[in-house]
Amino acid sequence: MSIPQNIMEDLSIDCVIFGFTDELKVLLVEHAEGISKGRWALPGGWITYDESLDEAAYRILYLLTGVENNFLEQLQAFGAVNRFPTKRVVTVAYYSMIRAGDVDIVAGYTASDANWFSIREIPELPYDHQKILDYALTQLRGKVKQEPIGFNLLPEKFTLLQLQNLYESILQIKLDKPNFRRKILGMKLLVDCEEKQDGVSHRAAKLYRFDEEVYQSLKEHKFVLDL
Amino acid sequence: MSIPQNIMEDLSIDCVIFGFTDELKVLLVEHAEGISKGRWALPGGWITYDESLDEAAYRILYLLTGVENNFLEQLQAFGAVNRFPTKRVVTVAYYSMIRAGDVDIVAGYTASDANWFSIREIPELPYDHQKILDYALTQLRGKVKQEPIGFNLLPEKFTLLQLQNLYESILQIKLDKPNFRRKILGMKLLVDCEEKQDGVSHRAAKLYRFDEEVYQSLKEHKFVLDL
DNA sequence: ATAAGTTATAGTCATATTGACTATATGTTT
DNA sequence: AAACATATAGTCAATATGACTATAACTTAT
Repeated sequence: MSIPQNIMEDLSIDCVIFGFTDELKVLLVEHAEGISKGRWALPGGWITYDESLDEAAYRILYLLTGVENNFLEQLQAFGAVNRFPTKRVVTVAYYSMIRAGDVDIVAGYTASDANWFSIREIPELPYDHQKILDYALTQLRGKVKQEPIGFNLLPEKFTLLQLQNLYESILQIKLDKPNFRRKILGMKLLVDCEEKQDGVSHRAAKLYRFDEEVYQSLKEHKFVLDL
Repeated sequence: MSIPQNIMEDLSIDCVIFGFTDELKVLLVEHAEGISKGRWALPGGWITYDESLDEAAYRILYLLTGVENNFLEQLQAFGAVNRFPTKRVVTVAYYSMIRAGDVDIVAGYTASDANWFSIREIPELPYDHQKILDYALTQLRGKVKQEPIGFNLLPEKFTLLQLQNLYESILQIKLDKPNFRRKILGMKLLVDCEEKQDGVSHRAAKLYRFDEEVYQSLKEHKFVLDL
């Protein structure tokens, strides 16, 4: 993958990459060049004439962070007249969810560094990136209740408490443990791995995994994830 | 409002305008010029350098249809490489809901005609407009269950049956009348107009209106519109 | 004037779901 | 063995749901 030449001058991509380790995190990159050199910002870049928006988003995310093949979905376009300082640029925002442990974050391309930031400790962002991040969070909170996308943030096998912590962190609420357990298990989306966690200094919890097949068959009928 | 000169060459707007008379409708315009002359399509146009995306959407909708000051929200950008035949164009899709009776649809600008089409009888659309329309419908069906935006499609005062028909038409489902009534009234979003419909050849129903103030105060607490 | 048709609106009831709990089980660490 | 930490099971009153039945209030046809 080489640095593209034939870019559309007035269209860019920005990505909000969510991760989860103890709490909800966002991946930011430090700009290595340009007018925002040295500042942390959402990973972004230009779109070429021969790639779709989705393809551009995947490419840019890979170039900047080394992250590949992940859940990546468009949020929407942001097009205030003066959102970008030097010229008129409309940006198309994407969001993604990755298993923070699964990938090595490797800064590249125009990024001199890349790192996870807790959602509660975001540095001052350039352009309208804070607005984009806020929008992404709102969408995430909505989506997570409609579809089981939250699982994209957890390891393959997880305990019910990990899942509960994830939802609590995303939705900023406190949930009752037995009730959460009853509700989640009642949905039949989880498969018992017949395995327990280890290395914990207390009673080990059962490990579960999300079953894509079960989900697909459930989706036919109506169901909402109301927590 | 004059026809703009300084347009961004590779960015356009397309609008999905929903209306409701008996069933869910979409507003299409007949192209008066250009490569799709004579074909029905979503109202769309180019964005100028000195307006935001939202402003462009409002302007274009007004120029093409005479529709002004309405609920208009961005869906997302569509950017497949060959979605537009003559050059690379990314389009930003918007959707809107209007009270079909409230406005006079007046074709203008590059539209030689404008008309409502039942959602079940959409003519063959150019470019990726069918894809945009499908996406808009999906979003509409999701949104309508989360927020009380459905009211934008009804007259100021309406009966419970009209509201039920609206939901049935949007969601393509059949609802039980007494249960629907109980659920909707239980939400306390409707205000009794102390008035009855007239001109009907059967027992007249009470008229209700949606109360924005009540809604705002309810919004503080959680609530979902699950039908 | 009465019957038939049409929609509005009220009410019933068995079942399922929720939220707020308590209780017990199964581990680890001191 | 006691103290602890978390897992997991179960209780229960209150509420919501879905599938109904029943009655009310009009209009129009006979």
